[in-house]
Amino acid sequence: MPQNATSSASKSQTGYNLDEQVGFILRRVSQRHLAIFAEHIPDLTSTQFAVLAKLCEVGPLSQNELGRRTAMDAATIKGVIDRLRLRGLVTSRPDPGDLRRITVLATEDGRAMFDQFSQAALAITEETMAPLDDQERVAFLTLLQKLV
Amino acid sequence: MPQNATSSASKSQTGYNLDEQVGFILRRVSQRHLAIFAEHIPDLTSTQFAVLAKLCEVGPLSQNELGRRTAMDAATIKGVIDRLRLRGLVTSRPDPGDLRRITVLATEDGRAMFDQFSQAALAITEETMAPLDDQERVAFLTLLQKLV
DNA sequence: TCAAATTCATTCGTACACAAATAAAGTTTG
DNA sequence: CAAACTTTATTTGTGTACGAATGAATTTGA
Repeated sequence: MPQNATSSASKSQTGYNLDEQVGFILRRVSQRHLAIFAEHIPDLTSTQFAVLAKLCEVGPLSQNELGRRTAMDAATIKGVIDRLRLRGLVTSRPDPGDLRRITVLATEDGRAMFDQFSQAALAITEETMAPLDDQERVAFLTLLQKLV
Repeated sequence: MPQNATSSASKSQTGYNLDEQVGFILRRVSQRHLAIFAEHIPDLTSTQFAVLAKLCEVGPLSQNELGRRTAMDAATIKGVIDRLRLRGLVTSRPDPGDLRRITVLATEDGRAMFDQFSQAALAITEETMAPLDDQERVAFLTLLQKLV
């Protein structure tokens, strides 16, 4: 009997096979998604677009709050905002009610950029999900949501 | 009628809602997975462990080939191997048959490290998938695989 | 057979991602 | 009210991730 009863993939004695682990597959799916993203929206990274989209969706937010809503920690959101500000897509002003806070908002240019690319962003989602039919997409999103 | 017919989440005029996009959910699931990883295996990053696992699984490989098998580009795999080598977990030697190539292999310590943590790595996969029952896990992995 | 194309490893630059430490501002509570 | 705690933003350091450029080695194909 051959060394492996379950599949063609090799396995160590301990039963660990990299190619079967969720984390590894998850990373590769993310890579594919980010490649699709860069094809459709080469001007912005996916994280930059996420921040811009969130600002356009809900309006001005403090930097930390914005980070929370886009799933970025304080250090990360700062860098993203710095780069967006450098390009004139967002501005910030002090919060009059709380001297610790910085309120971040999209500029005219930022809004224009979001409007310009929001359709492309939907196309990115579509292309990422392209290998699945409609039923599978619903099922996949439902399951994926449970893993957050 | 309120502005939104489909759900409680807000939507822009263009129909783009960040929280519904696969890419965004994918990123958050990856974040959760990496947090679980770091809890179980604080000594190595998931990418470092992936490289070590692949080397223990298939034996010595050229640096580029190793990168291909672990889904890392040439620049990324070099950094990962440099850090693993610095810690004595892998070594490398020139390929006699091809002067461009560097053959990378796990050291004794590297193998020991993999053996020590391979069970933990399986527990990481288990914990990542914990919100799903057995049927859902199979379904999820099948669908996720299609998106690579 | 020799020029063109490809592969391999390296380097540089940019951009997340997060831990840990810090300081200032705000909140809670004894 | 003051001490203790929390929140906010910043900084530093480490580690992916990838595009682009480079040079050396190998393969190819006319």
